[in-house]
Amino acid sequence: MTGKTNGKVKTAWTPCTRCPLKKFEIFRSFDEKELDFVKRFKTGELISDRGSTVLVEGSHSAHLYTLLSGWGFRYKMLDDGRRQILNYVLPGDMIGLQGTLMGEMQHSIEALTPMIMCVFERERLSELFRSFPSLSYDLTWIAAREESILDEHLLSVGQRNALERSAYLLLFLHKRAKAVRALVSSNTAIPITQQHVADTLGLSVVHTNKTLRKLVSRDLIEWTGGQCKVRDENGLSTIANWAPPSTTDRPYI
Amino acid sequence: MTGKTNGKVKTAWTPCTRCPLKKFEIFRSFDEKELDFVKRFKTGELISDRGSTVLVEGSHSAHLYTLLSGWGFRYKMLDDGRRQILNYVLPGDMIGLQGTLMGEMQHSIEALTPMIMCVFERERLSELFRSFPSLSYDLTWIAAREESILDEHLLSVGQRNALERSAYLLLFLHKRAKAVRALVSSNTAIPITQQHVADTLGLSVVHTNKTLRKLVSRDLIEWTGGQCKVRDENGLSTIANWAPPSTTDRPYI
DNA sequence: CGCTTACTTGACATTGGTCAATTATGGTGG
DNA sequence: CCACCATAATTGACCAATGTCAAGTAAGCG
Repeated sequence: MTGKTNGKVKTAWTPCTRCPLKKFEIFRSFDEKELDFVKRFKTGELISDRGSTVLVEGSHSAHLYTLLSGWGFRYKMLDDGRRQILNYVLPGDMIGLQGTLMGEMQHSIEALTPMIMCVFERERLSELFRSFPSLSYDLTWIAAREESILDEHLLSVGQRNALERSAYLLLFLHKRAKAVRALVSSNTAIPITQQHVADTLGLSVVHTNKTLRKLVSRDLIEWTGGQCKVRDENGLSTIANWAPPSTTDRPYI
Repeated sequence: MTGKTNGKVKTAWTPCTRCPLKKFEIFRSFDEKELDFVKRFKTGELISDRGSTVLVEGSHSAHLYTLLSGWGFRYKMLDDGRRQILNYVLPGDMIGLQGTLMGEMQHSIEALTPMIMCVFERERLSELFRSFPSLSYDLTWIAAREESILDEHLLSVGQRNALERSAYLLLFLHKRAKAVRALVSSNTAIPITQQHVADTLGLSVVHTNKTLRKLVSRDLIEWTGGQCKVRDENGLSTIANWAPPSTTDRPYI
């Protein structure tokens, strides 16, 4: 509920050739032409502070981003202040694709930690579709994957009870974090508050707290100093009755 | 919860040149080359009965579909039988894109009414990306739109109460139905049972019934003979605190 | 030290769930 | 046309999960 909107454009940025995401086995690699295009597609880097809003629902952004480091989240709000967190954004994730395609952002994005993003020119997107079938395919794949994650969340919020939902969410975030660990920070902690958990799961903070306390007392997670660490993936998986999808090669741009 | 899996392939089908979807202003139209490709892309038509399952979670389908007429829905289930309906499928909607791209279906699809679908060859999808940037763009757009709808549903299930959720859902379906009215059936009724509403909103059938009764008593909807009709769009819109998106031109394949 | 933000906890209120019985409604075979 | 059956919708009584309120405590920071 912070109103802070903040961000600065770095003038000197990491060249795509040395993109930090390349190191990760989970990402597919580009061929020369693709890399060449992506280099031209990228027009800068954007740094935003923890708590700042990167994109706002209803805005028309000229940009598209890929997160290089840090954590963020997508959310929507109702007029009276109720907030629903839709999904989290981790390194390698694209930000603003929906808004770029449909003209207007249908959700907002906020930084959970300091974030560094690649900035792409919306204008060049048509060139991407015209000349790079493989990248076009990747974009569609990325959108389909987001859909698939939202399906899971909806299943969770609609059908699972508080304990199951919490177990699902933390396991989900933990798995995602592990896949890009070094880019997130040196440790494996999940940088969210209980308010974020509550707003993601559709629960009140109070009930969220009581539920998380149960997970702690069963030694499935730790929650210390505003950070959450997962201690027992299997335990969470059993409670949630959910197994994370097998990590196949995934694209990024 | 029916186990029926049923479908027959029609041998003689509507040629794309006379695609019934063309008549609708909401759909963008193809140029000659695109139409030519889509004709080759389409390999048949599939008819399925009410209640039959078209695609099953976990399956690897060789096909991709576009719904020509009828209603269906996408859903996921938990082991113990709890079911979450994720979204509804109306004429012009694509079925199975996520599964085609990611290899395995992450949800199932069931027919609410008899459905007629175009069948496309998954194999030819790479040709689509290679040679038809405009259609590739359309596919990405379609995926982004589905994401955007899921965002709305998640907001609803996570934050709105029973009455608000019901109002939102019925208004949502009503608007979608109106946009393709003639292909759905001659009337504007929504062909779902209260069990479907319950499984979409994450409520029990009993509570759903009590909630719908309120909407009926306020003259916002009618619910007769297993069919729902919306009587007061504005009334529903006010309760849900939601306005349907403005209908812009949308693609189909 | 005094803020501010996050987290905790208990008491109580309410929404929505469960159970169980009853009433439509539509389709079927005789 | 009727008896019968299955599915869907209704309703009331009672219960449980989760929300709200209020009053703490803990930790981080200028």
